[in-house]
Amino acid sequence: MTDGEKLLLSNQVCFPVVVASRLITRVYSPFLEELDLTYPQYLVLLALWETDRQTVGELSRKLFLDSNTLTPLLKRMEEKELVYRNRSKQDERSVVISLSETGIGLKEKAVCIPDQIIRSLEGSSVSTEEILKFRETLGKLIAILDK
Amino acid sequence: MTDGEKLLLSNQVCFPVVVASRLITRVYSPFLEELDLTYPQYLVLLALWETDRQTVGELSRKLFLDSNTLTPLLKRMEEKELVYRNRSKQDERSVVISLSETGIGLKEKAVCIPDQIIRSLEGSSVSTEEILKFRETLGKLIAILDK
DNA sequence: TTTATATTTATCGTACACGATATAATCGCA
DNA sequence: TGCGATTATATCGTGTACGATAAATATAAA
Repeated sequence: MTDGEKLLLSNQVCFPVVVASRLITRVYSPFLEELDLTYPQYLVLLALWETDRQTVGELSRKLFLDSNTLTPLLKRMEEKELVYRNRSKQDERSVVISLSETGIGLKEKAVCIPDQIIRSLEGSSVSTEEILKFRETLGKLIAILDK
Repeated sequence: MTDGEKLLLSNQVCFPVVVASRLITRVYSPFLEELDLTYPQYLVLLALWETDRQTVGELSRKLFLDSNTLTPLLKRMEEKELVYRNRSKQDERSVVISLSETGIGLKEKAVCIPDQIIRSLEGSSVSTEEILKFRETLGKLIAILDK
């Protein structure tokens, strides 16, 4: 592979991923705004709706975010009374994040979001099969990047 | 498509893209750190190395970033004397960004970065063909998301 | 048991990212 | 020619990201 090809490959894969990421949060934002949520906050809720009562560390591993990002984010969610933050009894170092009634209730309003996102992406020239392949490659890339 | 499938699809495509984006900037960061650059600053330089003297608007369209992000970013690059910012003579509203000698010189040190990135991603189970297909789908997704 | 080490969060500083808004220059049209 | 609409940047506030570091707790080795 020549240097030119390497430049092309890294820039024509990495840069578009970064751009797509920003565009994705923009597509979510009008729907999330109605719930007074940001995209990272929505991700935290998705994780908690699936499994309530997770430590900061568990959320950290699932969301690929460290405590320096998560702690302030979770504090903002606590201020909005979406979640509680409590030191674990078993391990005083850990902080357990649990859903408040408000946080649980928000799930009802959020279930339509994926539908609206899919609708936003509809009418496209991207087949379901292509999406599945894309997701597969993306998973491999993340595994490599995360090493 | 059921709601469950929609949730799975949107979350299993959108979320991984966002994660991959963060991981990509992390992979670049040690190499960029040696040049005292951030990833967005590197993207600006890539654009300018290809075509010097571009307005904020032109950079905005290429990088998918608005002036509220670009202006402070470009000012930091100006402070580091990587670029100049000058009002256009033809259109006093526009600001032309041009490379300084330092900015031009940095290209020499940066040419090895794509090689190092590719090397970081090497030994993977992702074929070149798969990457090309990935890039193609990514391009379509960006086109849809950007509408 | 001590003491060194590792783990889990939190804090701080810097740099994006972006919605809302402001300002100045240019354009279009009556 | 004017003057309202559009365009190009800039400013401001809030919310992530993340490297570096600190602080508290738990674990392990001597």
